[in-house]
Amino acid sequence: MKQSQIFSRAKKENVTDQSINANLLIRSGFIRKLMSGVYSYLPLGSIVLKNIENIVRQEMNKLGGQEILMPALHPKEPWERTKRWQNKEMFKIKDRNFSLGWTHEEIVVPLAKQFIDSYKELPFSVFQIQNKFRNEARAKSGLLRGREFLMKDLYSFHQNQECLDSFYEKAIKAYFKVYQRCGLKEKTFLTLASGGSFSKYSHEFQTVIEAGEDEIYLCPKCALAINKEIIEEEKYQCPQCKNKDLKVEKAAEVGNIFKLQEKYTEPFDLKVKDEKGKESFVLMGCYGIGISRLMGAIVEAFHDEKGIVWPKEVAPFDIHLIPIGKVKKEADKLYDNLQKEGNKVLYDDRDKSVGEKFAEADLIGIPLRMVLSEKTLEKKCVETKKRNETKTKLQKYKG
RNA sequence: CGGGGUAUAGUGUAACGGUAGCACGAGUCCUUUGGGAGGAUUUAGUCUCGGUUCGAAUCCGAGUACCCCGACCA
Repeated sequence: MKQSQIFSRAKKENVTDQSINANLLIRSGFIRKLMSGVYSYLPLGSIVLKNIENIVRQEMNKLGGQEILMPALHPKEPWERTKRWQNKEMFKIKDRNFSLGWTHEEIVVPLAKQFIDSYKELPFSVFQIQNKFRNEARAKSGLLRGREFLMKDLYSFHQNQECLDSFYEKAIKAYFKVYQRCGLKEKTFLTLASGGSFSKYSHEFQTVIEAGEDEIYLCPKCALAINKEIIEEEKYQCPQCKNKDLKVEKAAEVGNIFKLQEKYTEPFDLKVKDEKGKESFVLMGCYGIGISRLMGAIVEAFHDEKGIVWPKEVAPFDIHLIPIGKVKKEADKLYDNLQKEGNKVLYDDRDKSVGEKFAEADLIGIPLRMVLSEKTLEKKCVETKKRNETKTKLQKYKG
């Protein structure tokens, strides 16, 4: 992509009153704010969001999930049935008994009921990647807490507890694969959270970042964390190894998985008969990842004073090609060749000063910067520099 | 949802109740090219409604939006 053509622009000034992630993403031209907690994704931001989305999609497919897309506009009836129509987080459409989807149990269960007649059709899981709407009393922290945000929600359906339990364990592994590919593995911890009435715990995935709204109690021995609401009943010790030397960290919840059991299948009367003809409610699990929140958390985790430092798999491009001086012909050719070799390249073809180009490259945060100038051409080289390193290298130039 | 604050050009900011100014950005032209370049020229603004006043960006009231603290957040 040619930088002169991008529908967005970097800004020199700091954005006032914004979190680190929103500040950097707005300044570098990835996103723009429409209103509190609601953002537009510009070309660069849209590419990053799609990269994360695809990582999540691939891992959910490997887990056996089938992708679907449910409506974001919901009727009142199923929400009344589960007594959640009055939920404060739900946006309602005035003068119409419609609401905007903030979660989809009420939609997916009646949908599943149309196809599940027998235990033979279980287990199965479906997921979608869709914008969710939540009437947050106070949106804040940029992409970390929005009123409209992109989320992956997966729902699994099982005949018995063993089946649900084993799928749940597999989902934990799939989630860690997602965080690993987003570069967040070392900072993300499985966290015990309140499980409500159905099981002792649910699990959150918490990424340790300064901007995080949650506090977790981390057991370094087990690499397990306990959230604030649980730690008291555990008497401030690790429930696994009884270690009392827990580290308190600020963290952002980048995933949450839950055994719903028959909480939603019961009100919608979703039952199957087993081999012996005995009828029981289908058991469910639900598994969420806030994709846009993950993008914000990645920026919070990977930046320096100059800008964003994108992890490889989520970066909008592989290479930021910057020509300096009168080398347009050679740079155009290099741009084509790098792309032919399969690289995603951002080409700074703009008529800007060197300092401005470099400063913007640092702000945007593409993993590898490649400079072509008269100086490097003399040596038949290009200069390369990784965003997370300071040293530059000369590389043979293949023109 | 409770408390506090703010609202001026695309962005960031200034102006005692009395001429709305500066910087950046954007447009045009020229010069410049290894860490946010220089000159010339152009462009564009007082959140909404009401009140006080000879006169309101400025004071008062209401609304709206945004920011901060808290509560909330399967």
